[in-house]
Amino acid sequence: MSDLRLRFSPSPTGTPHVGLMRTALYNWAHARHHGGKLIFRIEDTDAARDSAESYQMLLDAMSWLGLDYDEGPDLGGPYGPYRQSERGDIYRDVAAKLFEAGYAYESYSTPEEIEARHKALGRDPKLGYDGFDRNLTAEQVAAFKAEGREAVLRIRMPDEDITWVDAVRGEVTFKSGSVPDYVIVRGNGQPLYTLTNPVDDAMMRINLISRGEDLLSSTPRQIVLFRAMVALGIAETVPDYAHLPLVTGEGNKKLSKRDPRSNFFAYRDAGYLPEGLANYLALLGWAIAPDRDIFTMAELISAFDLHNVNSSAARFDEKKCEAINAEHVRRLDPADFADRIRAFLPDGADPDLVAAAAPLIQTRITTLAQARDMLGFLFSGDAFAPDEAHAAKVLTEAARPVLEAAIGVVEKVEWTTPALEEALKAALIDGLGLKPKVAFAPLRVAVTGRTVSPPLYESMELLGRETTLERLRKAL
RNA sequence: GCCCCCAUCGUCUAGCGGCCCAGGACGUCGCCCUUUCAAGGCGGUAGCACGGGUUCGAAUCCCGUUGGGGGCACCA
Repeated sequence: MSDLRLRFSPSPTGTPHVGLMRTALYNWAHARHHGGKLIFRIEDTDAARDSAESYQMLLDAMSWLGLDYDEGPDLGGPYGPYRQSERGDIYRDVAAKLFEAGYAYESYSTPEEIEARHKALGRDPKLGYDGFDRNLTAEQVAAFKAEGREAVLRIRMPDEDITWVDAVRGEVTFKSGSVPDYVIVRGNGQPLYTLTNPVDDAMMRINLISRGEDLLSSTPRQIVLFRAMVALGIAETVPDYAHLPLVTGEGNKKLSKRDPRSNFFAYRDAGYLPEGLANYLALLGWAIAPDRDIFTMAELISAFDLHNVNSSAARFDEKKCEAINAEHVRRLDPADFADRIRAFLPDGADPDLVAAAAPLIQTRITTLAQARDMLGFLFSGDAFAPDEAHAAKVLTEAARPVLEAAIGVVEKVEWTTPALEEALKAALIDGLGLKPKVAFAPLRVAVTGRTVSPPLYESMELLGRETTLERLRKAL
């Protein structure tokens, strides 16, 4: 055990993103590797965007991926509550202390006024807050109040460089004066992420903050706030930081929420294995060994360390993701594999038939949902119809003699795979003088509905003589 | 515009001064296996952004250039 405490603190907006879940995975793996704790906290301070559905999806995503945590909104823990929407009093209290001690000050400038001042001085209007209200006199404050203005609370940034040693990037320094005084409490009194996030990290005794690189430039602000909280006795220390590489999509841009590939649940629904997806996600910025990239969750835990994570962005590659998943599908215990494909087959699918058919496709599919396409012909009954595109390709006029000959065989052959194989080859290859390729393609489509299917003779055997005959005749 | 980060095959990466005229994986191409599609096996392809240093020696260290990215809200 160690006293290491990491947190995963998403906002419940929209659908979980693969980049977000990669962060969760890394934090989980690092905590578990070192025997530390993982704290799950919900940052729902933006009532306009947060939703209960999204909150539930985050819980589901964690559970599906197999990421357990030690404290969280549904588990409780010594530093709860773990939803920021329930911690308003804490933020108000800390904000008041920061204000009283002079680490924060009231600011009455509107965004328009700030911009206007920059323009008047010939500066870039996008420069950010200019510190105008840092040292207002009592008279000025009274005048603003008389106008009915509400003040926001800003942190007073010190006039010095801010440096920290990032666990993945090494030493990072922001130059003095490059970070403007920032808002921590809205004019209406609502606390902002800029306050709630560090406050909770302090209260929950988080000592390693690991998050996406997109938050890198907010770190100097947080460090300043932490220093103030340490001075006020609210925080024990300034935590360590780790900024994880971004997951990118086309054009090396941050994989956007609009990109369909970013939807975490799309992978679950497509039949990715949690361990397969986790394996791929872990590879986005980390390697377990020079010559190996397939591993289990247990192996991930034993090998993972945030300090070995790369600092450069990683592109999400669907092909490789699928290939990694395929490898995990193949490594499944056959009985386990059969159990897992059930969810993707029709509800009434005969369990014995599923168990018998599963071994035929375990090396032929890369995601579990493909079991539906591969094995659909076994469960479709009278509704069976070959895939139109596939049928058009091989169920042509030329296939007629093949089907006729096959029917002749199927009608009376002993109903076993070896007998079927022997008899069909004799009739079609030797009898009709056809190339195997030409001979079996029409049968495959007629019986299984597709040009790519489980092995043909086994498929026929499982289907049964009667149904097989029916389908061959129908294809004619 | 300002601040910050990043830079090895198309992509993900190994490499943390000599083991590297750079290793693995995905992709891609070819071959083999096969009297069934698929799967499988084998092999090829392709990279240290550029320029200066430091060093006996640099993909590895330093500086610069270029390129890419992120952030600059009373969002998180």
